[in-house]
Parts: sequence; C-alpha cells; structure tokens
Amino acid sequence: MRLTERKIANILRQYGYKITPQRRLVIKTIASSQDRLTPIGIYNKVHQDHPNIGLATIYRTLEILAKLKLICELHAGGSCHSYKISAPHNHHHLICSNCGVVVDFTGGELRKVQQNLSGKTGFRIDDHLLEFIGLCPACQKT
Amino acid sequence: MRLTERKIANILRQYGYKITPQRRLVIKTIASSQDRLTPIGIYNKVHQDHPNIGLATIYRTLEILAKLKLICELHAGGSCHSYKISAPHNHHHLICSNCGVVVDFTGGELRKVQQNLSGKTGFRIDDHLLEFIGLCPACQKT
DNA sequence: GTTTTAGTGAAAATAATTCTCAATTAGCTA
DNA sequence: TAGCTAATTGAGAATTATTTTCACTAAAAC
Repeated sequence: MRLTERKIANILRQYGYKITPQRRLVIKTIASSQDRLTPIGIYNKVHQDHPNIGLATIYRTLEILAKLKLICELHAGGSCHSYKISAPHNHHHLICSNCGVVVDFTGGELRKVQQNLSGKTGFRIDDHLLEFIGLCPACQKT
Repeated sequence: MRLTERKIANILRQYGYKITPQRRLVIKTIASSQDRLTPIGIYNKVHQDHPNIGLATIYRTLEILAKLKLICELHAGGSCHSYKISAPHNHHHLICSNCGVVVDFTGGELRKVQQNLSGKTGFRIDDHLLEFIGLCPACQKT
C-alpha cells in the first residue's frame, strides 16, 4: 500500500498531469526522505544534481501533490509548510522536534470522539488533524 | 477559568512584561473574537480605532502571548498563522471552514493513545496538536 | 518627578510565495 | 517516427509575510 514514485506518477497521469523529469525529481525526493521537507529543502536537494530546476516548479508540484493528497502537510513543532509522502488513509504523525524524523501511525480512535463532538455541537465534521511531537529514541540519547 | 483581558495582563506583568495600551488592544481584540484571527486581521481591527499602531507591534505581541501559551495557533483548514485566546489545558479545537468560528472542547482521550504510541516507538512525547474541521450549524443551512 | 529600561512606529531588510511570459516538451495522433 | 498542441518550465519580477533596525517614547520602580 505504500506510495512509491511509480504509483504517484500513475495517479498524476490519471488526473491528466504530465510526467516531467522535474516532477519525478520532486516526488522521488519526498518519497525517499524519512524527514519532513520544506519547499526550499526540496529545492536544495534537487538543485544539487539538477541546477536548473526552478523553485517555482517545486511549489507548483507540491501544490498538485497536496491537492491529490499524495503528500501531506505537517504543522506541529514549529515548521508549518513542510511535507512528507502520504501513508494510507486514517494515519497520523509523530514528529521528532530535534531531527525532524516522522513516524506514521494509524488509529481509528478519533471516530468516537468525532461522532460525539458532532452530536454535541451540530457541526458536520469533514476532516481532522492529529500530530504528536516529541523526541525520537536516538535524539533522547544525545 | 476563562482567560480574560485582565488575567492576561496580570500574567504578562508577572513575567516582567510591561502593559502598554497597544498590548491591551491586541489582547482585547483576540479575547473578544469568536473567530481565529491572523496578524493582519488583528492589525486591521485595531487600526480602525487606533491608526498609529504598527504592524510590527502586533507581531511582537503575538509572539509573547504565544510563548506564554495565552493564545494558541490554529492550523487546520488552510490558514496557518491564525490565533485565538487559549482555553484551559488539554483543550482542542473545532473549526468551521466557512465562517472561521472556533469551538473549544476538552478531552483526555489522547492520553491512552499517547502512552501506547510512546511505548511502541520509544519516543518521548511532549505535545500534540488536534483539530477538527467542518461546517458549523449556521453555515450548513446556507 | 526622575530614572531606567522595555516598548514603540516607521521604514528598511529579509524571507516566502505567486505570477508573468517566452521558450520548451510530454504525450497524443497520423 | 514526425508533427502538433496544450501543458509545463525557468527566470525573474511582483507580491505578500515577517523581522530587524533605530531613534524616540513611555511604563513602572523608586
């Protein structure tokens, strides 16, 4: 079920987007990173080997990938606007505030909370955001 | 337990910050708003009656209030960098994606999840972020 | 009231993001 | 395989968001 570069490319194609070398590079970079990456972080990584990719292209690609939910945006721990590859539906994130590593975990625990909340408030709840922040085992030692 | 303008002023004083008219205005504006407000949103509101307050002062004040956890930053539903007054510890937010109204709710449901996650991953978990996003009753009708 | 030091506005500086447009190219069609 | 067409690109300009600088002001302690 894990999203690979190839699967993402196929999905993009399905939606009518062209598969350009630049888009491949962005996807590969995100898919192969353990950490969350900012637009400029991605730019810097890609730029090393492909110095004439433009920053605007990074932003444009991220916009598409986020819209199709192929990547997700992380918020906790200071840095909004950083991204990682999506994991299967209903997953959340555990982020190391020191090294930035992101661990996915799944959990339907929120369904009950959500129903309860919806009943009490009358809101129609569409989505939620759950992130934990802390220190990974390696960073605790140092 | 609710944070009033006066309580916030006292806390600021305790921490050695001066209570200036500008800070009062920012605090009053946030404390009296049902919605989340962006820095510029706050600036615009305050600016109407007090045209010579500077935007930098808004940013500086928000920084202090956030550091002392007297306001909290909201993320879900597109607009990062918006703020509302803090509610008691262990509260989370339910946000209307249409009108921006924010409802606080409390819930210790996450304690178990957190312990479990900590046990499994070895992370030392320090904090978390939980927000629900949807449509409030009023906005569902229109 | 005086003093001290933090806080202020205004403008400049920096950072982040989006837009514009001419040139290029992916992917279809013959 | 070559040609066509619309989507995509890079470069830089434009816009927006945020932070810094600095001379001046004012809050709070005495």
